[in-house]
Amino acid sequence: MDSRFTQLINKLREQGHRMTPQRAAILKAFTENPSHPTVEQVYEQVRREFPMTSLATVYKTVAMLKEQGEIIEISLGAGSSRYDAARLEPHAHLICTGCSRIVDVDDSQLAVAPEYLAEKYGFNLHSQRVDYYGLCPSCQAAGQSQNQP
Amino acid sequence: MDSRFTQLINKLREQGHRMTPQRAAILKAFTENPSHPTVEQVYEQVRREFPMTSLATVYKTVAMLKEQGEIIEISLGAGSSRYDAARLEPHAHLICTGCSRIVDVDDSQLAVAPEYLAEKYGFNLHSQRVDYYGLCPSCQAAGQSQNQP
DNA sequence: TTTCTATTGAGAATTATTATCCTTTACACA
DNA sequence: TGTGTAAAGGATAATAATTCTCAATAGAAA
Ligand SMILES: [Mn+2]
Ligand SMILES: [Mn+2]
Ligand SMILES: [Zn+2]
Ligand SMILES: [Zn+2]
Repeated sequence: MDSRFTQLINKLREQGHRMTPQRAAILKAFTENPSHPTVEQVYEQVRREFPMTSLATVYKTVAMLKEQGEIIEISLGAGSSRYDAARLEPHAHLICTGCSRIVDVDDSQLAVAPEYLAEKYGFNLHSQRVDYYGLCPSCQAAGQSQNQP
Repeated sequence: MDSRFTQLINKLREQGHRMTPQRAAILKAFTENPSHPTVEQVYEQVRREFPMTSLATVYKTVAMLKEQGEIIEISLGAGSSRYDAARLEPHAHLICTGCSRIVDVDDSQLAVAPEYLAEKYGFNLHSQRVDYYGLCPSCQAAGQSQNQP
Protein backbone atom coordinates (compact mmCIF):
# COMPACT_ATOMS: atom_id res chain seq x y z
CA MET A 1 0.00 0.00 0.00
CA ASP A 2 1.33 3.36 -1.05
CA SER A 3 2.17 6.12 1.35
CA ARG A 4 0.00 9.17 1.59
CA PHE A 5 2.74 11.08 -0.25
CA THR A 6 2.84 8.65 -3.15
CA GLN A 7 -0.93 8.46 -3.39
CA LEU A 8 -1.17 12.22 -3.48
CA ILE A 9 1.49 12.53 -6.17
CA ASN A 10 -0.37 10.01 -8.29
CA LYS A 11 -3.72 11.66 -7.83
CA LEU A 12 -2.36 15.08 -8.77
CA ARG A 13 -0.58 13.65 -11.82
CA GLU A 14 -3.79 12.00 -12.96
CA GLN A 15 -5.57 15.29 -12.66
CA GLY A 16 -3.07 16.83 -15.01
CA HIS A 17 -0.95 18.71 -12.52
CA ARG A 18 2.73 18.87 -13.33
CA MET A 19 5.17 17.49 -10.85
CA THR A 20 8.12 19.75 -10.23
CA PRO A 21 10.89 19.00 -7.72
CA GLN A 22 9.75 21.93 -5.58
CA ARG A 23 6.16 20.78 -5.58
CA ALA A 24 7.14 17.22 -4.71
CA ALA A 25 9.31 18.45 -1.85
CA ILE A 26 6.50 20.63 -0.55
CA LEU A 27 4.04 17.76 -0.72
CA LYS A 28 6.49 15.50 1.08
CA ALA A 29 7.08 18.06 3.79
CA PHE A 30 3.36 18.54 4.37
CA THR A 31 2.27 14.92 4.20
CA GLU A 32 5.06 13.57 6.37
CA ASN A 33 4.94 16.18 9.11
CA PRO A 34 2.38 15.29 11.78
CA SER A 35 2.94 18.42 13.84
CA HIS A 36 0.58 20.67 11.88
CA PRO A 37 3.26 22.97 10.46
CA THR A 38 2.83 26.50 9.16
CA VAL A 39 3.57 27.49 5.58
CA GLU A 40 6.73 29.15 6.83
CA GLN A 41 7.93 25.96 8.52
CA VAL A 42 7.39 23.90 5.40
CA TYR A 43 9.15 26.59 3.41
CA GLU A 44 12.19 26.44 5.69
CA GLN A 45 12.32 22.68 5.43
CA VAL A 46 11.98 22.59 1.66
CA ARG A 47 14.65 25.26 1.34
CA ARG A 48 17.23 22.96 2.88
CA GLU A 49 16.97 20.72 -0.16
CA PHE A 50 15.94 23.32 -2.73
CA PRO A 51 17.32 26.67 -1.58
CA MET A 52 15.85 28.53 -4.55
CA THR A 53 12.29 27.73 -3.61
CA SER A 54 9.99 30.69 -3.10
CA LEU A 55 7.56 31.20 -0.25
CA ALA A 56 4.91 32.07 -2.82
CA THR A 57 5.24 28.61 -4.29
CA VAL A 58 4.42 27.04 -0.94
CA TYR A 59 1.35 29.26 -0.65
CA LYS A 60 0.29 28.34 -4.17
CA THR A 61 0.69 24.66 -3.39
CA VAL A 62 -1.45 25.04 -0.27
CA ALA A 63 -4.13 26.77 -2.32
CA MET A 64 -4.08 23.94 -4.81
CA LEU A 65 -4.31 21.33 -2.05
CA LYS A 66 -7.23 23.17 -0.51
CA GLU A 67 -9.07 23.08 -3.82
CA GLN A 68 -8.45 19.35 -3.97
CA GLY A 69 -9.56 18.88 -0.38
CA GLU A 70 -6.16 17.34 0.36
CA ILE A 71 -5.19 19.56 3.26
CA ILE A 72 -6.88 20.71 6.45
CA GLU A 73 -6.37 24.30 7.49
CA ILE A 74 -6.41 25.18 11.16
CA SER A 75 -6.70 28.92 11.42
CA LEU A 76 -6.15 30.25 14.91
CA GLY A 77 -6.83 33.80 15.95
CA ALA A 78 -3.25 35.04 15.95
CA GLY A 79 -0.26 34.12 13.85
CA SER A 80 -0.22 32.04 10.72
CA SER A 81 -2.46 29.11 9.85
CA ARG A 82 -1.49 25.57 10.67
CA TYR A 83 -1.98 22.68 8.28
CA ASP A 84 -2.56 18.98 8.37
CA ALA A 85 -2.01 17.16 5.10
CA ALA A 86 -0.86 14.02 6.86
CA ARG A 87 -4.24 12.89 8.15
CA LEU A 88 -7.35 13.67 6.16
CA GLU A 89 -9.99 11.68 7.99
CA PRO A 90 -11.97 13.80 10.43
CA HIS A 91 -10.24 14.05 13.79
CA ALA A 92 -10.27 16.43 16.69
CA HIS A 93 -7.34 18.55 17.88
CA LEU A 94 -5.95 19.43 21.25
CA ILE A 95 -4.51 22.91 20.97
CA CYS A 96 -2.24 24.32 23.65
CA THR A 97 -2.96 27.97 24.33
CA GLY A 98 0.44 28.28 25.96
CA CYS A 99 2.78 27.08 23.22
CA SER A 100 0.41 26.51 20.25
CA ARG A 101 1.21 22.83 20.05
CA ILE A 102 -1.47 20.91 18.18
CA VAL A 103 -2.03 17.24 18.91
CA ASP A 104 -4.28 14.88 17.00
CA VAL A 105 -7.00 13.12 18.95
CA ASP A 106 -7.12 9.61 17.67
CA ASP A 107 -10.15 7.77 18.89
CA SER A 108 -12.85 10.29 19.56
CA GLN A 109 -16.40 9.72 18.46
CA LEU A 110 -16.61 13.09 16.78
CA ALA A 111 -19.42 15.30 18.00
CA VAL A 112 -23.04 15.00 17.01
CA ALA A 113 -24.23 13.39 13.82
CA PRO A 114 -24.11 15.82 10.89
CA GLU A 115 -27.20 14.20 9.34
CA TYR A 116 -29.28 15.45 12.21
CA LEU A 117 -28.00 18.99 11.73
CA ALA A 118 -28.37 18.89 7.99
CA GLU A 119 -32.03 18.15 8.45
CA LYS A 120 -32.75 20.60 11.26
CA TYR A 121 -31.02 23.61 9.72
CA GLY A 122 -31.11 22.69 6.06
CA PHE A 123 -27.33 22.73 5.74
CA ASN A 124 -25.54 20.39 3.37
CA LEU A 125 -22.42 19.55 5.34
CA HIS A 126 -19.08 18.45 3.96
CA SER A 127 -16.59 18.78 6.76
CA GLN A 128 -16.15 19.62 10.39
CA ARG A 129 -13.68 20.86 12.92
CA VAL A 130 -13.41 20.02 16.60
CA ASP A 131 -10.83 21.79 18.73
CA TYR A 132 -10.15 21.51 22.45
CA TYR A 133 -8.17 24.36 23.93
CA GLY A 134 -6.10 24.07 27.04
CA LEU A 135 -2.59 23.73 28.39
CA CYS A 136 -0.32 20.90 27.38
CA PRO A 137 1.60 19.03 30.09
CA SER A 138 4.82 21.02 29.70
CA CYS A 139 3.02 24.36 29.75
CA GLN A 140 1.18 23.31 32.87
CA ALA A 141 4.49 22.49 34.48
CA ALA A 142 5.91 25.83 33.39
CA GLY A 143 2.87 27.63 34.79
CA GLN A 144 2.50 29.40 31.50
CA SER A 145 0.06 32.25 31.21
CA GLN A 146 -2.59 31.34 28.72
CA ASN A 147 -4.01 33.42 25.93
CA GLN A 148 -7.58 32.25 25.45
CA PRO A 149 -8.44 31.19 21.90
CA MET B 1 -33.01 39.11 35.22
CA ASP B 2 -30.61 41.47 33.50
CA SER B 3 -29.74 41.28 29.86
CA ARG B 4 -26.36 40.03 28.77
CA PHE B 5 -25.48 43.62 27.91
CA THR B 6 -26.37 44.94 31.36
CA GLN B 7 -24.63 42.09 33.12
CA LEU B 8 -21.49 42.70 31.10
CA ILE B 9 -21.53 46.43 31.79
CA ASN B 10 -21.86 45.73 35.51
CA LYS B 11 -19.09 43.16 35.54
CA LEU B 12 -16.69 45.46 33.72
CA ARG B 13 -17.54 48.37 36.01
CA GLU B 14 -16.89 46.22 39.05
CA GLN B 15 -13.53 45.29 37.63
CA GLY B 16 -12.64 48.96 37.44
CA HIS B 17 -13.09 49.49 33.74
CA ARG B 18 -14.44 52.89 32.76
CA MET B 19 -17.63 53.05 30.80
CA THR B 20 -17.48 55.45 27.88
CA PRO B 21 -20.34 55.96 25.42
CA GLN B 22 -18.29 54.40 22.66
CA ARG B 23 -17.46 51.36 24.76
CA ALA B 24 -21.07 50.91 25.80
CA ALA B 25 -22.21 51.15 22.19
CA ILE B 26 -19.60 48.60 21.12
CA LEU B 27 -20.63 46.23 23.89
CA LYS B 28 -24.28 46.63 22.93
CA ALA B 29 -23.54 45.99 19.28
CA PHE B 30 -21.59 42.83 20.07
CA THR B 31 -23.87 41.37 22.73
CA GLU B 32 -27.10 42.00 20.86
CA ASN B 33 -26.00 40.81 17.44
CA PRO B 34 -26.47 37.05 17.06
CA SER B 35 -25.03 36.88 13.56
CA HIS B 36 -21.36 36.62 14.60
CA PRO B 37 -20.29 40.00 13.23
CA THR B 38 -16.83 41.11 12.26
CA VAL B 39 -15.04 44.00 13.93
CA GLU B 40 -15.70 46.05 10.83
CA GLN B 41 -19.44 45.39 10.99
CA VAL B 42 -19.66 46.41 14.62
CA TYR B 43 -17.62 49.48 13.79
CA GLU B 44 -20.06 50.48 11.03
CA GLN B 45 -23.00 50.00 13.35
CA VAL B 46 -21.50 51.96 16.23
CA ARG B 47 -20.55 54.75 13.84
CA ARG B 48 -24.18 55.39 13.05
CA GLU B 49 -24.71 56.55 16.63
CA PHE B 50 -21.18 57.79 17.36
CA PRO B 51 -19.64 58.86 14.06
CA MET B 52 -16.36 59.83 15.67
CA THR B 53 -15.60 56.32 16.87
CA SER B 54 -12.32 54.81 15.71
CA LEU B 55 -11.84 51.32 14.36
CA ALA B 56 -8.91 50.96 16.75
CA THR B 57 -11.28 51.39 19.67
CA VAL B 58 -13.37 48.45 18.50
CA TYR B 59 -10.24 46.33 18.24
CA LYS B 60 -9.14 47.44 21.71
CA THR B 61 -12.54 46.52 23.11
CA VAL B 62 -12.37 43.09 21.52
CA ALA B 63 -8.94 42.55 23.05
CA MET B 64 -10.30 43.51 26.45
CA LEU B 65 -13.28 41.18 26.08
CA LYS B 66 -10.98 38.35 25.08
CA GLU B 67 -8.93 38.85 28.22
CA GLN B 68 -12.13 38.70 30.24
CA GLY B 69 -13.32 35.60 28.40
CA GLU B 70 -16.44 37.51 27.41
CA ILE B 71 -16.24 37.00 23.67
CA ILE B 72 -15.72 34.02 21.40
CA GLU B 73 -13.51 34.48 18.37
CA ILE B 74 -14.18 32.45 15.26
CA SER B 75 -11.19 32.77 13.01
CA LEU B 76 -11.76 31.37 9.55
CA GLY B 77 -9.03 30.88 6.99
CA ALA B 78 -9.79 33.93 4.90
CA GLY B 79 -11.10 37.36 5.75
CA SER B 80 -11.53 38.86 9.17
CA SER B 81 -12.45 37.07 12.37
CA ARG B 82 -16.04 36.65 13.43
CA TYR B 83 -17.17 37.15 17.01
CA ASP B 84 -19.87 35.91 19.33
CA ALA B 85 -20.37 37.92 22.49
CA ALA B 86 -24.07 37.18 22.59
CA ARG B 87 -23.80 33.56 23.68
CA LEU B 88 -20.96 32.44 25.87
CA GLU B 89 -21.96 28.91 26.79
CA PRO B 90 -20.25 26.32 24.58
CA HIS B 91 -22.17 25.75 21.38
CA ALA B 92 -21.38 24.46 17.92
CA HIS B 93 -21.55 26.47 14.70
CA LEU B 94 -22.84 25.75 11.25
CA ILE B 95 -20.66 27.70 8.85
CA CYS B 96 -21.66 28.18 5.24
CA THR B 97 -18.71 27.91 2.89
CA GLY B 98 -20.70 29.68 0.21
CA CYS B 99 -21.69 32.91 1.95
CA SER B 100 -19.87 32.68 5.32
CA ARG B 101 -23.08 32.73 7.30
CA ILE B 102 -22.61 31.37 10.81
CA VAL B 103 -25.52 29.81 12.66
CA ASP B 104 -25.58 28.71 16.28
CA VAL B 105 -26.43 25.10 16.98
CA ASP B 106 -28.67 25.10 19.97
CA ASP B 107 -29.17 21.65 21.36
CA SER B 108 -26.14 19.63 20.47
CA GLN B 109 -24.47 17.37 22.95
CA LEU B 110 -21.05 18.81 22.28
CA ALA B 111 -18.45 16.27 21.23
CA VAL B 112 -16.63 13.93 23.54
CA ALA B 113 -16.08 14.56 27.21
CA PRO B 114 -13.07 16.81 27.82
CA GLU B 115 -12.29 14.97 31.06
CA TYR B 116 -11.43 11.86 29.10
CA LEU B 117 -9.06 13.81 26.88
CA ALA B 118 -7.51 15.68 29.73
CA GLU B 119 -6.54 12.37 31.26
CA LYS B 120 -5.36 10.63 28.11
CA TYR B 121 -3.19 13.45 26.77
CA GLY B 122 -2.45 15.35 29.95
CA PHE B 123 -4.09 18.53 28.69
CA ASN B 124 -5.85 20.90 31.05
CA LEU B 125 -8.77 22.06 28.90
CA HIS B 126 -10.66 25.31 29.25
CA SER B 127 -12.68 25.70 26.07
CA GLN B 128 -13.62 24.10 22.83
CA ARG B 129 -14.82 24.80 19.35
CA VAL B 130 -17.04 22.70 17.12
CA ASP B 131 -17.68 23.83 13.55
CA TYR B 132 -19.65 22.13 10.82
CA TYR B 133 -18.94 23.35 7.33
CA GLY B 134 -21.35 23.11 4.46
CA LEU B 135 -23.80 25.03 2.32
CA CYS B 136 -26.73 26.88 3.82
CA PRO B 137 -30.16 26.47 2.22
CA SER B 138 -29.97 29.59 0.10
CA CYS B 139 -26.49 28.79 -1.18
CA GLN B 140 -27.66 25.30 -2.08
CA ALA B 141 -30.51 26.82 -4.05
CA ALA B 142 -28.13 29.20 -5.77
CA GLY B 143 -25.80 26.33 -6.63
CA GLN B 144 -22.98 28.34 -5.15
CA SER B 145 -19.43 27.19 -5.65
CA GLN B 146 -17.93 26.36 -2.34
CA ASN B 147 -14.54 27.27 -0.98
CA GLN B 148 -13.57 24.48 1.39
CA PRO B 149 -12.64 25.63 4.88
C1' DT C 1 13.35 18.16 -30.20
C1' DT C 2 9.66 21.34 -30.35
C1' DT C 3 5.73 23.37 -28.53
C1' DC C 4 2.59 24.76 -25.20
C1' DT C 5 1.35 26.33 -21.03
C1' DA C 6 1.46 25.28 -15.98
C1' DT C 7 4.51 26.53 -12.61
C1' DT C 8 8.10 29.18 -10.51
C1' DG C 9 10.64 33.14 -8.21
C1' DA C 10 10.98 37.71 -6.77
C1' DG C 11 8.96 41.29 -5.16
C1' DA C 12 4.93 44.47 -4.99
C1' DA C 13 0.32 44.91 -3.25
C1' DT C 14 -3.36 43.93 -0.22
C1' DT C 15 -5.64 43.03 4.11
C1' DA C 16 -6.36 42.43 8.88
C1' DT C 17 -4.63 43.57 13.09
C1' DT C 18 -1.56 45.86 16.39
C1' DA C 19 1.29 49.64 18.04
C1' DT C 20 2.13 54.43 18.85
C1' DC C 21 1.37 58.74 20.66
C1' DC C 22 -0.98 62.57 21.75
C1' DT C 23 -5.63 64.16 23.34
C1' DT C 24 -9.80 63.51 25.78
C1' DT C 25 -12.58 62.19 29.58
C1' DA C 26 -14.55 59.00 33.30
C1' DC C 27 -14.70 59.06 37.89
C1' DA C 28 -12.76 58.92 42.72
C1' DC C 29 -12.23 62.16 45.92
C1' DA C 30 -11.55 66.73 47.97
C1' DT D 1 -19.24 70.99 42.10
C1' DG D 2 -14.29 71.24 40.78
C1' DT D 3 -9.65 68.62 40.10
C1' DG D 4 -6.17 65.21 39.34
C1' DT D 5 -4.97 61.23 37.15
C1' DA D 6 -4.83 57.31 34.67
C1' DA D 7 -7.71 54.86 31.49
C1' DA D 8 -9.62 55.15 27.12
C1' DG D 9 -10.13 57.24 22.53
C1' DG D 10 -8.72 58.90 17.72
C1' DA D 11 -5.73 59.11 13.95
C1' DT D 12 -2.49 56.97 11.63
C1' DA D 13 1.88 54.33 11.18
C1' DA D 14 3.73 49.79 11.51
C1' DT D 15 3.55 44.88 11.23
C1' DA D 16 2.43 40.36 9.61
C1' DA D 17 0.24 37.06 6.76
C1' DT D 18 -1.29 36.16 2.46
C1' DT D 19 -2.27 37.12 -2.37
C1' DC D 20 -1.13 39.09 -6.74
C1' DT D 21 1.75 40.12 -10.79
C1' DC D 22 4.51 38.98 -14.48
C1' DA D 23 8.50 37.62 -16.86
C1' DA D 24 11.32 33.41 -16.95
C1' DT D 25 11.53 28.45 -16.63
C1' DA D 26 10.68 23.82 -17.40
C1' DG D 27 7.16 19.52 -17.33
C1' DA D 28 5.27 16.59 -20.54
C1' DA D 29 2.73 15.43 -24.76
C1' DA D 30 3.50 14.96 -29.52
MN1 LIG E 1 -4.49 16.85 12.74
MN1 LIG F 1 -22.28 31.44 18.24
ZN1 LIG G 1 1.99 24.04 25.59
ZN1 LIG H 1 -24.63 30.36 2.37
